[in-house]
Amino acid sequence: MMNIIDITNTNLSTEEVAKQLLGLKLISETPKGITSGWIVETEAYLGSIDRAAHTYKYRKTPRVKAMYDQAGTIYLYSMRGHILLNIVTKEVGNPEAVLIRGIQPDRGFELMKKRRGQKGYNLTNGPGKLSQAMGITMAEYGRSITKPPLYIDFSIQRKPKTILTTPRIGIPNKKEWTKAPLRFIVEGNPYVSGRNKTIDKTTYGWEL
DNA sequence: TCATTGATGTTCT
DNA sequence: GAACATCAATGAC
Repeated sequence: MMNIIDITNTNLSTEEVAKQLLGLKLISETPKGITSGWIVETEAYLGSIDRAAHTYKYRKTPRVKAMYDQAGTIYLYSMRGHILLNIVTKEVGNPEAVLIRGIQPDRGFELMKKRRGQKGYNLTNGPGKLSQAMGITMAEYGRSITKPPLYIDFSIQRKPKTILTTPRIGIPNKKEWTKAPLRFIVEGNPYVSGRNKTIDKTTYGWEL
């Protein structure tokens, strides 16, 4: 039985937070409408010791300021014209976070299609894709993930049948951190990023 | 000031 | 499976 996480509890490891965010609902309220979706893919970034993290060796640049804030803070990162959504997991001054990489649409499917100009699984099966689908902008940088307009509903959670652990995506040349098992996915869910994946067409990987 | 480089995505073949 | 479109933070100079 998976317990619903308290995002402000900094005693949990970032890997544990990443796992426990699976099955929770991410919600975005904008003037154009509300979109939401179940989190199906996450990655952990372990701050000062993690070569692949922006805060490796406690690096402090203007961009990563929010990473040093309290657990539950939204850290947004703009890259190649896309925005990537992260949630800070540890106490002030300890820059670890979880990257949300995929959601299964729940509400606002038509708005997502309009914003993306795509359809099907391509709507939200990637960190940049889901940001575009949900209308996430840098305006939410540094805000809390517990309150609108961009927030997680911590009152209900779907249970994955199996959580699969894999290396993270898109981080070559980071020595042992390239292959570190820090990516967590709902096995069988089609909104997980990447091409070669197994799809459970009857349950999408959820318990009934 | 400027070249480099990605926690990406789309569009080809 | 591979090429490329794209852009701003970063760090070297």
